[in-house]
Amino acid sequence: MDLQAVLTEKVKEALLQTYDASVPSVEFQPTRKDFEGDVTVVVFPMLRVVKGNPVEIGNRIGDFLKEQLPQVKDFNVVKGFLNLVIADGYYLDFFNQIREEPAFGYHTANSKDAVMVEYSSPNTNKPLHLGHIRNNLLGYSVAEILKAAGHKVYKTQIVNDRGIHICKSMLAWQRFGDGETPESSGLKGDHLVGKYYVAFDKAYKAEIAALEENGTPKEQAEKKAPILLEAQAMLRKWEAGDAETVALWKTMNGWVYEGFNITYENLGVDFDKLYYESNTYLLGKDVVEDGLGKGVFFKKADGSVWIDLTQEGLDEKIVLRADGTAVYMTQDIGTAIQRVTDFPDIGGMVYTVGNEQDYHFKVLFLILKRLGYTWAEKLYHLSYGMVDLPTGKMKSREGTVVDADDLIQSMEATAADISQELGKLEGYDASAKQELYRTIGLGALKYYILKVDPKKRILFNPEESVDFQGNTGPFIQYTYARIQSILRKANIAEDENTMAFATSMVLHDKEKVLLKQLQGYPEVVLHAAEQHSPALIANYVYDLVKEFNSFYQQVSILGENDAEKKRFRIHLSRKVGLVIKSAFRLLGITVPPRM
RNA sequence: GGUCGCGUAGCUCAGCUGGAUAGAGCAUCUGCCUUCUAAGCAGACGGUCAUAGGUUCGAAUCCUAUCGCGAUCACCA
Repeated sequence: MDLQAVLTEKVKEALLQTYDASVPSVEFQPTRKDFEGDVTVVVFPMLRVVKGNPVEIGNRIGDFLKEQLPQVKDFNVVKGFLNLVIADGYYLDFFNQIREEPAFGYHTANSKDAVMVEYSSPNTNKPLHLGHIRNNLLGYSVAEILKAAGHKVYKTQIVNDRGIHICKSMLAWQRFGDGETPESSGLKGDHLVGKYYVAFDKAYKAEIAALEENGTPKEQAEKKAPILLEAQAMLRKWEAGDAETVALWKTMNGWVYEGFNITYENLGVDFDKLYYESNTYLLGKDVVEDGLGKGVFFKKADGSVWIDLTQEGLDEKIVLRADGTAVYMTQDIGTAIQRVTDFPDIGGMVYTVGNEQDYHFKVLFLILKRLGYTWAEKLYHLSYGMVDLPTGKMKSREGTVVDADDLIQSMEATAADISQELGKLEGYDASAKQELYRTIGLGALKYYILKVDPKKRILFNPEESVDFQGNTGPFIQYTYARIQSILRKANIAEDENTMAFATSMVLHDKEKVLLKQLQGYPEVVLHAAEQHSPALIANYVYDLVKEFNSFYQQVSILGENDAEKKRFRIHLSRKVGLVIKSAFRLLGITVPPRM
């Protein structure tokens, strides 16, 4: 039985017997390093129902616990803090328990609602950049954490494959492309299309400048530039289903998808189902009509349809234009409903979208609630901060973005440089080396981004991101590789009986700390799932790894005469290795067998 | 201007539902490689937790106000 539950029970009993007082709950915390003990009971809150001085109360409870519970070996009281020393036997029991759990750290209980997690959702006119990387890593990890917490998960994205921005690339390609294809140019498809998006912007700016020179005011010039008018005409043709335009659109989007797939594969993310805006942008209109009948929405004199959210402290928001065409919101309402129709077991959805859309999602969720969908209560906007560069904000049209493919490649190159310099990979063949550089480089990138709280903005310094010391992915990977090395050399079979000797052991302080941390791991995962926070897992595993390193550096297992103690430690490292592996799996980071 | 988010060491960040002397890494300095991977370990230095009030046994954490930074307030997506 859970120690905390037992202690709670007994503390309550102690208060009842000695003071005739009852408390609703008991507060625990891990004992700080500077004091003796493992678990601390905080006495202060009890003062509300028990009269007396906290030290005395603490001593009375301590006496009672020591007498009644074999797990409590000793205690001391400092001010209002009752520090309990837990008997080694308790830790050894726990260790025995996880020793028999070959998959400790993986949680596969399958009993909860399905959750759909949306992430990435790119535009098809340019390649993915650093912002998408944060989005993808967050979305993917949250999906994995939710799976670990027992949910079925559908990973999805909504591909923004239509609109004026796509037409801009198409038009520029028609005009300047000279029939260039990914094959003919050797360019990745998304980069090729992105190149023409930039080309459009360049031509557009040139036309504006020319118009301005002829005396047209800037604002008018921006609206009247011929190339822009042509792009708008193209959009109308596309919406009308013009065969030639649609064919070009399909070809160029096809190139982009091929490029995206490579990037996704490199990042290690995937999707179960894709939604395309070209299919969904008309959805939602019927729902709005329906809601109009039910009085959820109202119609203005010009025929446009709105929702009044002033009661919730928000504004009125348009959901359908006067001409009956859909807006962004209309589409999102429709898409949400479509998804639940497609996957009826969905009980909630997570939208991984930047925090500049906080307001949009607040409104969207409110609308769906007002429409009366039960699942609308369980919608979550996984909102994250921008990724800034030391040079300022990223702007794709100004070419100040960090391209996703470039970044992945440069992380690999840095990993290669450092590894070669350290000479850790002698005797590896070229392809094995390449694979390791990739594992390490990507691990560095992923961990760097995931370890910070999603809602905070990240200042992405390319030089610092490839740091390999301290709280970084490679540091944790390195520890894992060392654990594997210890296990290889120790050559101990998993099924060997450790406990026969372990019960007679006295635990080293560092061993206790490690066991305590291992004990908390499943709770951290569940907590992270509730908070949608990969950062929680990342930082926790870092603490565990740091503790492990200190443990093994100071206690040489080969120097021990006691062979049984040595085996205990080897089993302990196996479990730490398992936790690192499972935590990394949740974060989407691969762990190297060796380095 | 309204709304939302952020502000913790020189830098990058932790700090869970309020708890003991606010923690890591980088940088700077000191030790530690003939013993399992030194991408490591041990230690030193470094703080008015933006500011001012409030709530209480107790506040980085909760509340209010102020300042600073950012986002948003489109019949764009």
